[in-house]
Amino acid sequence: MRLVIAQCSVDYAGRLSAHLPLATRLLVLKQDGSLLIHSDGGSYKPLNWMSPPCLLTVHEPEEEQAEFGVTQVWRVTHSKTADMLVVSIHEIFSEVIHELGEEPGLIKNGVEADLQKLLAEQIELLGEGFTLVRREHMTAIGPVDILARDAKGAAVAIEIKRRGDIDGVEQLTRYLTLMNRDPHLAPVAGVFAAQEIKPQARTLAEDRGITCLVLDYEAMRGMDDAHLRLF
Amino acid sequence: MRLVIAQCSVDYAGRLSAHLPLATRLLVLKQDGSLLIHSDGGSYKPLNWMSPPCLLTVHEPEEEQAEFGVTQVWRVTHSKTADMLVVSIHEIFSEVIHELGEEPGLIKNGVEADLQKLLAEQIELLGEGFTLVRREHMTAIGPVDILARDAKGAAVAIEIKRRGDIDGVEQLTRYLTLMNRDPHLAPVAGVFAAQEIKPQARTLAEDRGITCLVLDYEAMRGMDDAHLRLF
DNA sequence: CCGTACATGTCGCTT
DNA sequence: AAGCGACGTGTACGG
Repeated sequence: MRLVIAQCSVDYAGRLSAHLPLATRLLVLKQDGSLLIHSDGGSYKPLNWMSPPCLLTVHEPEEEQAEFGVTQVWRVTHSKTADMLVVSIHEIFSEVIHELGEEPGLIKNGVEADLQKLLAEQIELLGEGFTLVRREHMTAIGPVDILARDAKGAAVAIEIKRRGDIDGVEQLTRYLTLMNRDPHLAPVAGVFAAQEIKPQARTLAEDRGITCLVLDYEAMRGMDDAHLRLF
Repeated sequence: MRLVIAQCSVDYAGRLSAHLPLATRLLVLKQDGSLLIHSDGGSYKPLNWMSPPCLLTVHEPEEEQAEFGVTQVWRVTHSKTADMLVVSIHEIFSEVIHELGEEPGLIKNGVEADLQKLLAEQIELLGEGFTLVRREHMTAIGPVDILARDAKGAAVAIEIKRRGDIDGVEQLTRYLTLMNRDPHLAPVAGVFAAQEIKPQARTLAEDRGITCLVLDYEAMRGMDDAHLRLF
């Protein structure tokens, strides 16, 4: 990894065109040739960047550029698309090169996949006598997160989100419409389950006869641990 | 801006929980207290981060941590949410501090807005005898991109996207439902126009009787140039 | 390799 | 604050 703090201007041409006027910025050049250009603020998104696979080449400035103070030009081109990033460097203030070595990678807990796994294991959270049919039940338009049956054996489709937004209700509605055309399944009830359900989403869901269920991830994980301890 | 290359492990607790095992990484500490943790690969998204507004405090390691080689602990807490990032630093290999100064900001030139303008000008792309009523036709829930009439004078609502996703079909469907309640407009046909239409979106659109139209931006722009050359 | 859904999405805008 | 749409979305997963 190579870290350069430099006064530079930047031009990008690709899916859109963009320009960064002359200023001092951080350039991060990674092992794979990718480049990030960060300012000293904002969030984690760089001002400009090039994603791998890409190639960096360093050039002498043209005469006209040199007159304006450009000392070197970095040209980063994407290997597949025609995207290109041109960094015109005026002055370099600092430069550090360091080998970072292997990155073991991030371990995550509490994403949608975890919620789905836990709810499938604890399907009784939906109500007395509920049974799991399967996770990721395929329909023509995509997989329903969980297909279950209630105490009377009627089909129930469950959509799980970390944050229950209106989009999720629309998604579940599409599945329900399709599944209710299938005489083997119909009638299919819907359950919208999330750690947090937005008021508007709840209103829409209930208007469509969809049950809302707020999931407590910590409690479910605690239950999971308790399960494990029994075995 | 402070750049630190260090051997560290990281824990995040917030909207989810995540852990980074011990390895060498780049820590970028910005003026506003925000922190990015980058590996020497991947793309512009950091392995872990904390967005502003947030606060960094540096602590001595607890005895047990010190035994495992931790020399200092960075604790970054978000000022509004309860999100927290803990960086356990073992060894610092490099450290650079530099004032970057003002960032003038990115200047973008998008191509997306052009599509609507071009299609309005070339409304005949929809079919023989089509006429433009207006762009940005207001409805109770927002503006429809283009309202037109077909050769027989029937209303046609057009939704334009660069990438035709399922969300766009939902959006157009909402407009159509509303507009078809208006006796002055009904019946209103729907056209979903985009540079690229995803198969799933096409399936849904056609299931709802919405016509799909793939737009060739280059060709339309060429046509526009031809138009201009005539005047 | 393509298509789909998720994301600590982020960002900018309007209500 | 919440809703909504766009993003050079990126990214992982499954066909």
